[in-house]
This record gives sequence, structure tokens and C-alpha cells, in this order.
Amino acid sequence: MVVAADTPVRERRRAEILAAAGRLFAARGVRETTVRQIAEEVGVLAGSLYYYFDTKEGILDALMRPYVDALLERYRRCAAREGDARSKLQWLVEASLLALLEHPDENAILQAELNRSFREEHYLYLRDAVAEIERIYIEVIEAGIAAGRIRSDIEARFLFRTLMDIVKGTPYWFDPETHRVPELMAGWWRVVGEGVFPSR
Amino acid sequence: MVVAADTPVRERRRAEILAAAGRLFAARGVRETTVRQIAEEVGVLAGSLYYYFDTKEGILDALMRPYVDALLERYRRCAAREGDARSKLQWLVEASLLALLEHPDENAILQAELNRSFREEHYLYLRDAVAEIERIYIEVIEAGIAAGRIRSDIEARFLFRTLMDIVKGTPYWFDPETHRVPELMAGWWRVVGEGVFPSR
DNA sequence: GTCTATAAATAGATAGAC
DNA sequence: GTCTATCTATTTATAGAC
Repeated sequence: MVVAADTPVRERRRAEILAAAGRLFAARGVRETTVRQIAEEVGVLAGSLYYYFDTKEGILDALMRPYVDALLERYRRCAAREGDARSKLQWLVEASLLALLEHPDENAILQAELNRSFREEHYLYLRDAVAEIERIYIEVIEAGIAAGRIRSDIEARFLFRTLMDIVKGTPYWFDPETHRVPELMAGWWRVVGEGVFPSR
Repeated sequence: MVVAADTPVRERRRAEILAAAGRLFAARGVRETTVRQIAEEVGVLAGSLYYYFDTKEGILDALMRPYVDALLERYRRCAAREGDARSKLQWLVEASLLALLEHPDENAILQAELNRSFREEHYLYLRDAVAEIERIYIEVIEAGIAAGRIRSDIEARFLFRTLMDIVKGTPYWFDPETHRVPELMAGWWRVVGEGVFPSR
């Protein structure tokens, strides 16, 4: 997908297409969404999309690649930030939550398609990103257990899975109009925190 | 889908088809699975499936309807069982977990397609079942809060979501070969229990 | 009961006019 | 840049032979 001499107008159109595709992919699934539907959402006919993107897969890549890149960057910063393991773990969870709420479509697509379209060879970069996120979490948790800041009778991978499952489920019921992120996070640590962090 | 005069042989074939379809639907998605793939998995050609089922949708229904029926029956028994709210909540979670592990394919399909295929009018019965499961949980939780057996600073719906998210995520990493259900449940109550149940 | 052959619909993608 | 028209492939489903 070589895009030469991008004019601002052209970039804007591309962004419109990506936003429309993101909404549809997230709401109905990648496979269930047709290029005709994407085009209709944008207000053009299907053929016109191919002026901006080579393939439907190219649209999906243009949507997901920047998302996971930014996501990884965010997690790496959390893990590198100065602080004890318990704080780092809370920053990681907060980062996950914020990423989810800022890019709900991309996240919904990632979660829904990991065991579907993204199993194909082409999407290895997405599965790699997910694997690295897990590594970052696990390292922080294990450091926390070693330092006595996280209960030692909880397996790192188990805690990671539990936290991720909770976070991942959020966008399906969280309403930014009536809910607030700090209250949500506080609720989580009320529910899971007391069982995770000793000396509270 | 009227099946008259079922011979045992015929029933066995039907079950084979359902099992094959379940595996494929769960692993790749309903839309991504073709009737040819189901037939191949069974060892026949696509046309032969239509001797047993009218449509691909009919296969999906025959797979999901008994599953959610049994699921609801199970939850209703839990809620009706004699015991305090805290025990009931733990029974509900156990029931969810067991249903997941006994019917991993049907569960994976239900979770994956709720925001996809199952949004169609035809699958209202599945969305209704999911809604009733939530009602059963919420009632038990609210009763527990009222009775002082569950922390009152946790919203019932929030606790339900958190528990369900954790349970739903399980089959994606739980390995029945190396993990045991009682240990898993104990792990959950270590992580979330201390934040949920007072006077522990 | 299962197969072969095929109908009918739909999807992704392309070519060329404007 | 967008549209019209169309190609090709794929998919669900059917009809009838065996």
C-alpha cells in the first residue's frame, strides 16, 4: 500500500474510511463486513475504496498496526517508569483501560479476531504484540511477588489472565457518559486488590 | 427442521455433524466456517449435510439451543438451592465454570457471536437466555449485599460483570490436563473473594 | 444415505469512462 | 477521485442419480 504525495484531503478521506471500517468491523466482525458496507458508511461506492487501499486486508492493517504500535509503546513506558511493582501493575492496568476506552473499535476488533482472522500468517505482527504485552505484565508481577508486594500464593500468569479478562470485558458495559475511570479503577482494586496486595 | 422417525444411526450421524460444526464454529467463527468444511470434518460431502439439517443456521440452532436450555436450568437450580447469598454466588460461579469446561465449543461460540451473528432477530432466544443469566446473578448479589454477606460498596452489576469476565476468559488458557477446577476456584476467591466478602 | 452437478447469491477486486 | 460495469471466486442450497 504505497501512498505517494499525500494531500491533506486524501489523508482525510483515508481516515474517514478507516473510521467507518473500524466501526463496522468492531460491531459486526471483519468477515461479516463487506467493502460495500464500508463504502456506503463513507458515502461512496465500493470501487472508490480501492483508490485508497489495495485490499480489504489493507484497510484492516492500516487500522490495527498503528494501534498496537502505540499500545506497546505505552506499556513499555509503564514498565520502565520509576516505581515499585505494585504501582507498576496499577499503571499497566490503567494503561490497558485507557487504550480500550480511547480506541474501543480497534480493541474490540483485536479481541474478537485474535482467534479468527488474526490466526492467519499475515497477522503475526498482531499476535506478537499481544505476546509482548503479556511478557511485560508477567515481568512486573513476578518482580512484585519476589519483592513481597504481591501475594506469593498467586501464580503470575493466573493474575495476569484475571486482570486482562476484567479489563477486556469493560468496553462492553462501560458507559463514559455515566462512569468515570478513577471510580472504575478504584472498584477493581476494591474487588481484586485486597486479594492481591498484602499489607493493605 | 422436522426430524421424523429417528433411528439411532441417524441420530448418531446428526451428533457427529453437530460436534464437527461445534469445533469449527468455535475455532474459526460461524461465518468463517463453510458447510464444506463441516462436511469434510465429518467425512462426507457438503450436499449430504442437507439430509440432516435444512440450513447452516439450523445446525447452529441445534447446537446452541440445548446448550443454553441446560445452562439456564442449571443456574435456576443454583439460585433456588438452600443457602446464604455468598454460597449461592459461589455456586453460580462454579456452575458457569463447569458449563464452560463441559461445553467449551458452545460457550466459545456464544461469547464470540453475541455481537456478531447472534445480533440477528432469529437468535433472540440466545440473547434472552444471556439476559436471564444476568438477572439470576444480580438477584443473588443484591440479596447478599442486603444481608451484609457481600460488601455494600460494590455495585451488583459491576461485580457480576467482573466475575463473568473472569469466568468467560478461562477456557482460553485453562488446561484440564494440568489444572484442577477446585484449585482454580480457590484461586479466584483468593484474588476477588477477599475484596467481595466481609468478615473473612 | 450419499454423491454429482449445478443453481443462485454474494463478495472482493479490476478496468475504464467521466 | 468517483462511478459504472463486470470479472472471478466462493458459498449456501437444491435436484436427481445411485
